Amino acid sequence: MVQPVLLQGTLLEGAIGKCCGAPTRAPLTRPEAEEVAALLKAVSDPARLQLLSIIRSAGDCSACVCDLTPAVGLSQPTVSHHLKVLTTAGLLTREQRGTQAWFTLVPERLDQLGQIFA
Amino acid sequence: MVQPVLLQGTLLEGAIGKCCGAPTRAPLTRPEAEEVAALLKAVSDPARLQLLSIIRSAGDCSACVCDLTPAVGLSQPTVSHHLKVLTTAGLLTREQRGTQAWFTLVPERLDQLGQIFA
DNA sequence: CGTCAATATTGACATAGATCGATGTTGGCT
DNA sequence: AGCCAACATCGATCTATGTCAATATTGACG
Repeated sequence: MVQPVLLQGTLLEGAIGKCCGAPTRAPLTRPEAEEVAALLKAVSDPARLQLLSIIRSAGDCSACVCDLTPAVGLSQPTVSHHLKVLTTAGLLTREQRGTQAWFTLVPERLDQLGQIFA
Repeated sequence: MVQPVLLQGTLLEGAIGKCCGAPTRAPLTRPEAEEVAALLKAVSDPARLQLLSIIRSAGDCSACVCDLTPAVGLSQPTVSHHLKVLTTAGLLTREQRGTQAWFTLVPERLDQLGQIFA
């Protein structure tokens, strides 16, 4: 995947929110906007939002595919696909435990999402 | 358009963020996830992110199509389309001034976006 | 009323994406 | 080795969406 660069700094923090009186900042360039859009797209799907919220509700913020699949009511390949999208976007990490795959939230990446509109 | 209901309350605030130790909350249902996804989809496009950031950078957080079109480098119908999507999502309001249309940010709606991952 | 400028709508096209069934792959177990 | 369970990948299909050219609409102005 293309490693996100801009979001690692503070360039995009508050790029959209805090209007009307807040300190002005330069509008997003096309490449910047594409990077932010790529991150937002990863969470702009109902199934993926459900997956994130289910994992979040777990005590250690991690879950395996075998638990997630029945929880969202989609086929196993579809769930696997969505988890890959979220992982590629940096929102989840994958860990193999025996035959099953466990996915864990990446809080820092979630924070970046909130900061876009902060 | 379907008027958003869930986001008007506090049901979805922090639905995704604040994991690992934060007070647990019920995972999103499908309808809830679809409503959040609909809002996120509106901002998951580079052109629309640019439009929002350009409008935000204006002193009064409003701009007309005639200024936005050259700024994003897309055709006028395409810009008009994107502005409609953002307006339908509740992120912009439209005001007619003579022959031109002015669009203004809706800060409360932007706040809701940030709260999803707060 | 006719014309022009600004914006919206329509229709068409191409691409992306969500989903599933079928199949491949991997790890544990006997 | 052989088998089975868990997960990933592949291929196909259907839908959604971004984009533009062409056209319609609306408002100002002479």
